[in-house]
Amino acid sequence: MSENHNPIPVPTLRRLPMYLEIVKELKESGETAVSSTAIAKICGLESILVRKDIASTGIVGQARCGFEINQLIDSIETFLGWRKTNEAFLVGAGSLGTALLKYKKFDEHSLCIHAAFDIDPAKIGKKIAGIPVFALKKLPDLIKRMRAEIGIITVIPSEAQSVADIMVNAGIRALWNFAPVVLTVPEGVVVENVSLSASLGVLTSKYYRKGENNG
Amino acid sequence: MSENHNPIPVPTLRRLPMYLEIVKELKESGETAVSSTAIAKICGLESILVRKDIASTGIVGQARCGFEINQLIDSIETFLGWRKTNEAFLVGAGSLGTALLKYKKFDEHSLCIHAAFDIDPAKIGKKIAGIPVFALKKLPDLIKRMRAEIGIITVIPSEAQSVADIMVNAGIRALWNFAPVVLTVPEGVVVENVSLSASLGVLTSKYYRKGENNG
DNA sequence: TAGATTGTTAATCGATTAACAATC
DNA sequence: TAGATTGTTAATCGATTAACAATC
Repeated sequence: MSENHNPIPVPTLRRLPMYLEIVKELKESGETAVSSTAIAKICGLESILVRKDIASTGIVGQARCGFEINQLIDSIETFLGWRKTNEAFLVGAGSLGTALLKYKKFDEHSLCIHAAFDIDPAKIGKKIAGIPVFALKKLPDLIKRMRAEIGIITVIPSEAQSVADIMVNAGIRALWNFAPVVLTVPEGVVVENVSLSASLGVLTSKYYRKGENNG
Repeated sequence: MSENHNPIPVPTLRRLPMYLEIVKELKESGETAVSSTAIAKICGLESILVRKDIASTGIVGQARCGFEINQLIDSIETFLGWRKTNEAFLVGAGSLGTALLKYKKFDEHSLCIHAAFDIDPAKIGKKIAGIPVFALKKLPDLIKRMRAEIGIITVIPSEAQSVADIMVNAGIRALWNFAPVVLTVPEGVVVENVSLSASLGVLTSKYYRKGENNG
């Protein structure tokens, strides 16, 4: 209850998984402590920024030594909510959905995709990466029965909102949306969008503007 | 040469594709003009922000009417570099790579993936979504011959840096990196990272912190 | 001890928002 | 004309960076 209630900047939340990746790697190579200076060097950031970010997870370091590595891993993972299992359902077993179902890295993040849903009869009843694919109409019932918390949306744009509605109505409070659509959800539901277009736009516009600055 | 040389904020670059999506949709439904107010409403942003973002593409609107819809589409697309064909190569034909090869939406963005590369003999020589998969060792030669501009990296983390090196040495100046690795590249090479971990971290941490603010 | 590093407080920088005149 | 909307200039807000005392 004496928790830090300051709102954490989203940029901080986005950087923490990168630090975690680096710190885990350092642990693998036998390190037992790590400083923000060292992390900053590896990811090309200012050490003070890394220190601030790490501080927001609540961990306390040791002057001169930095952070005890196991403790730091634990602190970041706990802060991100990656120490408990995050039960998820995925809707849209197309190529992107399939890629996510096969993505091994999620296990590390305690994201456990229990089931996938689709409307394609050719997919229903099969398994992808060991995960069963059900008919979309079974979604509400199964969300309630299996108490899924996170909904992953990988359907075509025109279906995204209605899938979101079904999930929210069935009690899901966190949506990971890969469809290029602005979802409307009631207050209290967290939505995180992954936009490939946004990312590609940054890449191509920077690429074409690059020359201008030199000339 | 009288171009606007102000550095464009990355958040602006990330929002422009969303506006484009919305505006194209409005065009489909028969609209001929659109105001920043209307766009703002659809994506849940302040209209002044939308107006500023749009202004940075260089288009001039009409007081009272907003922006002519075809002109706006053209302006955003040109600004993002989506009006010329962006020739790309993809390395790593795993599940994520395959999903990207199959992703139709890229055609709209003039991203044309000409070839994929992998080290798996079972994949080499085959086609995925009509795109040929070559042996990785052919990469440098083909980049030069086909003058690819964008390199898409969907390999495992431990391979990402060496693939980036090969691409950069062969002349590629834009990398779209999906591996959870901080790439080191020479000055003048644009790197855009897509980090699923970063996105998931935002989702889960917000989800678990949600309750705290209410309690 | 000396020096690297933490954590805190203040300064800077950049993005968003507000205010408002111009205009169609 | 009246009023909605643009585009510009100024104010605010929030994230990053700097400065520095505390500490192991």
